[in-house]
Amino acid sequence: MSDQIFARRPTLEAVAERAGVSRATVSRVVNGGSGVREALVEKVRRAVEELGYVPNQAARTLVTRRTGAVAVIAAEPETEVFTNPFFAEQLLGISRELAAHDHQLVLLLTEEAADYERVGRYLAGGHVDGAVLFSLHNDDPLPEIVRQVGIPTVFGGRPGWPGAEADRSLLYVDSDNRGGAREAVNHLISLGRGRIATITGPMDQVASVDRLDGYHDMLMDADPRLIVEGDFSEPGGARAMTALLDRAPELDAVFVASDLMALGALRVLRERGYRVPEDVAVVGFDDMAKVAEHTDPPLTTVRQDIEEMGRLMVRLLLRSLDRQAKDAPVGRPLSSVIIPTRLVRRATA
Amino acid sequence: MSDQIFARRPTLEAVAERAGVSRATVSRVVNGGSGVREALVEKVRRAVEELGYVPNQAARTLVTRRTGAVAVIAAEPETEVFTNPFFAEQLLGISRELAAHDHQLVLLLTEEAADYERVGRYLAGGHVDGAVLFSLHNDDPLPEIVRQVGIPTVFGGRPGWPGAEADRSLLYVDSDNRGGAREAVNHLISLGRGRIATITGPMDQVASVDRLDGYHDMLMDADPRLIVEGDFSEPGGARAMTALLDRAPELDAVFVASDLMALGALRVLRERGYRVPEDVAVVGFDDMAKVAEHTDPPLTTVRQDIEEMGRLMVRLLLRSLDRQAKDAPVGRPLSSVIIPTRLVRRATA
DNA sequence: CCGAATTTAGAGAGCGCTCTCAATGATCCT
DNA sequence: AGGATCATTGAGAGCGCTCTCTAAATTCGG
Repeated sequence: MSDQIFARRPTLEAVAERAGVSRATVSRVVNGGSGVREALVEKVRRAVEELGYVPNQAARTLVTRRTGAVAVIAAEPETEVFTNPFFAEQLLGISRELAAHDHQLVLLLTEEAADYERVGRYLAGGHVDGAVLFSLHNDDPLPEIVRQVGIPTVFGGRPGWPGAEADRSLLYVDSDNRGGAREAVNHLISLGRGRIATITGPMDQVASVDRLDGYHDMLMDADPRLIVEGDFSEPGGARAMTALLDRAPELDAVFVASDLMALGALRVLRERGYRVPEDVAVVGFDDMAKVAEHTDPPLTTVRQDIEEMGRLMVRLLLRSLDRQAKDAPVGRPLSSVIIPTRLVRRATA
Repeated sequence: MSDQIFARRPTLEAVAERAGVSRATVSRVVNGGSGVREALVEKVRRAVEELGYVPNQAARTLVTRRTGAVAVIAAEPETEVFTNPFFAEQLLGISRELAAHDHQLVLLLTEEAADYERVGRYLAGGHVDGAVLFSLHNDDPLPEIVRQVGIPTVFGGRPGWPGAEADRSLLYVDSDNRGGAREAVNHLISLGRGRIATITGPMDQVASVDRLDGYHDMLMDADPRLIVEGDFSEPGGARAMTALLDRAPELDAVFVASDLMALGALRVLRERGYRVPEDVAVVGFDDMAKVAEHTDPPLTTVRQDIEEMGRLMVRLLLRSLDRQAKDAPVGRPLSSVIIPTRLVRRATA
């Protein structure tokens, strides 16, 4: 039990002395060791080992201006980030990819106004090299904050505030919501369905709008009564389905913009005595783990690879950091990425 | 669009010059401003404002040896940290409490052997002031790592490795698993049940053992056939219930060590035609949000305040950091905290 | 109104590390 | 062999901030 809690950790200096070389040489060895004779490298390595030397990150950051950390920022309040499996899976992807590149993950949640200020200060303080940002609603102040701070940022989901489209410097990763919706609706059409309704997500989120756009792409002049706005929750889906059935009892298919809402819709359909898919075909969106497969009947849905989204966000961010670091502006400018979706056929359509 | 991405941020020096004072004075103002004339304070404040000055954390850390960040470490592999609502809620509490104290949350997940080494290096590098650790299994190497690094740590859940009990310096936050279990079983007894079985959690986790101990406290010589080990999952609970029913069909009550397992148990009981609670009374553990209330029938269970656990872990850690910082060893030594549980009566018992 | 006590401000020494630049010795070419 | 080239190494200057220590300014008692 050698509890060294208060003992100061050894410094570069100490290692240098022990190895009988200069600080510079130790630094070189610690950071890759090129240009140092093998004999010395060995000596330094041994000294490092014996002293249990670990570089002090603060000192290093002070001169390199690199922290090796990335902030993950999300607005918690309305969406209960953690309980949201969508976010959880993205976070997992982010965490894994960061670990793979030896970077750290600093989690920044905002709930109240004061938090925004805190986050701004934090980012400006140079704690992190870049940020990955989930700005779930279009009126969120976070994007403006990161812009002001001037910190490299990658957005999760296509930014939706006014002017965002035009700004090519904005980096984001999104799934192909519109294409996925198109594929879903197309599938319903190919099944011979003629009255295809849709339950959308909240219209202040870009993903919802995109999915609705995809619906419209295939059904140019859809009856407005066939379109109801939901809120991405199970009960919301149930409410929307109820509304739909009241307004247009003759519908024979529904494209539901999320699996969770589809769950609610399925429940209402069952309660009202509709058979799925015979009377009403249903297609969801997400292919959420532990949900879509276990609905009754198993849900046909549009799969998006959430973890991969997280990973790609990190990769994009790190690449953009490399760009601005070295004087190596090689290649063409980085651009956002859209991840393809894929229809997973199960039993509801 | 004043994109200042590459512009260096202003330094203390710059503020000092602008305000016409020394660096020291600016530093004093920025850090509380006591001992500086009001006139100067005002001048410095203005300069800070005009320049948009934000202290560089790396430089500050280098001298103060304080980072204002805390690591949250968890072993991801087996338990899928993020999907685990238990952990999610704890993380939420941790995040909120840290934010309240203006500290940052660095998330460290370990999946493979290489990650442990990375985490060790990270902690030793002085990136964080302390750590909050979830070591879910007794053979996890993380506790040993934090010990070696000598970083102040608070454990989530009572540490269970050999010798842990004796070590009073170990700080942890746990709920009163044993007491909660006792209360659950006691309730079943008071209902007049005579054959009370239990489905435990995995026996390599302390919480499971504690809950089983609570069961034994009330049922000193329980029939071993009435005890089956589960794995905290829904299907695991179902399997365990099946086994129980096969071994001891005459049972009239079950204390299930988690809500998720209770869910599975309820399902099996229903399938086998047992009425709950008439034939078999059931009590769960956790009072998990969105689960316990919505089972059929609603689950009677032992409530533990998970978010509060997270908050307390942080509070304990920060207090312990304060202790070792100042030369102010006021008061008696810090000690671990056990959070009380509470029986929530619903319909299953 | 003067010296002592008390505030308030500035100078300057680091914190531990990286990185440029110059010095050293080894190697090469004609 | 002699100068040029190249590979290694060390010296030392910061990075931006805090903090101690001293100097200057202010207050106060007698």
